[in-house]
Amino acid sequence: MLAASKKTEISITLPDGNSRSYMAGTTGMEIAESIAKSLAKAAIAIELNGKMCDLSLPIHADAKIRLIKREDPEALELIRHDCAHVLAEAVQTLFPGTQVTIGPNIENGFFYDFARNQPFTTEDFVAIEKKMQEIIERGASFEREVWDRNDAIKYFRSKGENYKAEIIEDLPADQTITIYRQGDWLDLCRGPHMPTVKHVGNAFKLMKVAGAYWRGDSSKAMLTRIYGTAWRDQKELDAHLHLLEEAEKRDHRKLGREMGLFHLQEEAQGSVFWHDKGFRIWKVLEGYIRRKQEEFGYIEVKTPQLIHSKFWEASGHWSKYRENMFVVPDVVPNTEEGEKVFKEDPKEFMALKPMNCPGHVQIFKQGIKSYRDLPVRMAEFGCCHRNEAHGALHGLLRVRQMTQDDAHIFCREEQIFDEAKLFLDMFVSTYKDFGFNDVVLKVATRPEARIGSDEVWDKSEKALMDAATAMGYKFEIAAGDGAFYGPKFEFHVKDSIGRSWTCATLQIDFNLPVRLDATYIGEDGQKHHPVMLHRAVYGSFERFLGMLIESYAGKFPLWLAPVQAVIAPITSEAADYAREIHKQMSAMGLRVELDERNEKINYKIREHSVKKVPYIFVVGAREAADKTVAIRELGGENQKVKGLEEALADFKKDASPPF
RNA sequence: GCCGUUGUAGCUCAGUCGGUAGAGCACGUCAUUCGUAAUGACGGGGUCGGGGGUUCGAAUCCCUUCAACGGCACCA
Repeated sequence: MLAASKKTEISITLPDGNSRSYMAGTTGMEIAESIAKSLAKAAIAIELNGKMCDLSLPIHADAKIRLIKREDPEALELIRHDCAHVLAEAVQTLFPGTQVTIGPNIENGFFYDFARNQPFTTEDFVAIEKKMQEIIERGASFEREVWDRNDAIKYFRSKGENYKAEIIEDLPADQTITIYRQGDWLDLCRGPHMPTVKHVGNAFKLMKVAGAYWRGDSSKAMLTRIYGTAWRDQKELDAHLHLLEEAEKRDHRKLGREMGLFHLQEEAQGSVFWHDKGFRIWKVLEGYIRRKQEEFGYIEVKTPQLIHSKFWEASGHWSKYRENMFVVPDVVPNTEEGEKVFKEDPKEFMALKPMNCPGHVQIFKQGIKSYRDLPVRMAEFGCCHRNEAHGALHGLLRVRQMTQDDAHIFCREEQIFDEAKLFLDMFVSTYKDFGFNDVVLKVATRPEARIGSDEVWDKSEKALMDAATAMGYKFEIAAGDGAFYGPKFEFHVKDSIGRSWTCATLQIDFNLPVRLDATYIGEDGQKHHPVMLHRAVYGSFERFLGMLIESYAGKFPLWLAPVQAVIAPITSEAADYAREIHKQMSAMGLRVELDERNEKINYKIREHSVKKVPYIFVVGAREAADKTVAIRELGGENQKVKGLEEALADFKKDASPPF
């Protein structure tokens, strides 16, 4: 820095590779002006040696630069972040005494967390947005200042901004403390910002309010978070809002009701009432994954639902997982009207299984296993109950009773790699068949509440990362998100509005077999503990089906569709023929319905189209006479007329599962 | 669990100032036999989420409770 500032001239390299000389201390804005007036007008920030900076920042050394304009992808980040500052100023102007905390960008927008005695409501949005408009209209410049750390803490404390002061106190000692002014208002911020507030523009909208814990810690204060979105122009904003509207139409809860797939009700919150049509999809999913499991060498078992607390004590669930378990007193309840349910405090407890793993270990432990028996791949469509927090429940995606396509692989340590590979093969081929492309792999590492030594955790985490790397999988690390017994792979899929859910998972567990004393006899004749891999491909049938509904927007491919075709006679003249077709198709194991109602064909077509039935077989007098069917595909304009026999053979073929 | 919002017919929603509940779709009956996204007429349907209170009178005001929704925290 010192050496550079002595230099009077510096060389600036532009994106096209050309270099120009400037006086040291020249700013990005001055460079833009020297190139073209229009560029100076359009520039909103500068990328300095790969790092985004303010246009007003003096440059003291040779550098590669790129001027950022509004149409560049980076512009959205700047617009949104500046908009968050404008929001904060507006809120503090309108509601004095409100403390500001943090206000980062998120996907498609930003939020700002405020501390105020009385939370904001969406009704405050009108006034806040109006004030934001005023602030933008006024168009103050963003001015960066470097402050002394202690002065900054003192300043924010004196203003009653305790959260900001706390943030500064926790910053690393060598961190430069910068604040940005916009007119009379200022905020602690590392920047960068656009030249003025005016650059934010008008294409912003406050979206929702929500509570959020300070520092994401539920033992700390609840702040009020205001979410907003901001774009380059009105057209982009409108497009975004339209996208959200469209996404709402794909909501599995809405489609589930409309298509008659399932329902939920108060008395069984978090547990699903599967209707005939929904359960048809379930059965197809179950058949598919059962065939897959057989192909991949799994055995299938069934273990108890209700097991004594002593068992859960041994597995570690009683101490680490009990708050999520449904505990059932092992007592005969009082049947006297108006009396307490239990005469005395129950002493013995059973619990509904929250996981299948300890049960599978019991099966593994029956008899003596040799190293030659490993790996044992033990699968179960296990119905588990978890007492999830009320606020966590969400349609099919987060329930309290779920059926997992669960399996546990008991193997030797040196088999982990092959088993992980085999699982990845199974996962990839399955998700391909369901059309999920955008899956993110995360490696979840040790949580605070855990069992097992750090040495074992080191080994497990490394094993997972090595397996992923060896398989060519890119992954993110989700620190502290592991299960209490081991680290895991989480395969994340996004729902219609972009929330990410874990479906498939693979978890390494060196702990449970030791805890429950599962052993095999090794080549050396000695007892050894196997490693256990917990894994699921769908995750749970509930969540996977919910994700499928959203991903297909209810328009299931033929092999999954709850109703694959409706046979619709045009008039009663063709009714006998329609009945015959329906009978034949049902006998072929196809899921078909007959619509004999005395309604116009238009009406029938509209109704079944709205219900997203993939095919409608329209038959009138003509088809009955010729022994043909007119096949109308969902959303299609044209129909295909085929001979009945050919049509049924083709349909059967098209309707068969991909595996 | 925490913060906010919402709860009226099967669904989507209206209901003003507190005066005893309404529409469209769906459903039922009748008529219509109509060839590719809504045929017409008539009819039935609600303890206004539950409980309590204020009031001559509550869907409407107050308290409480439950659930759903959006987040947070927690997790397949």
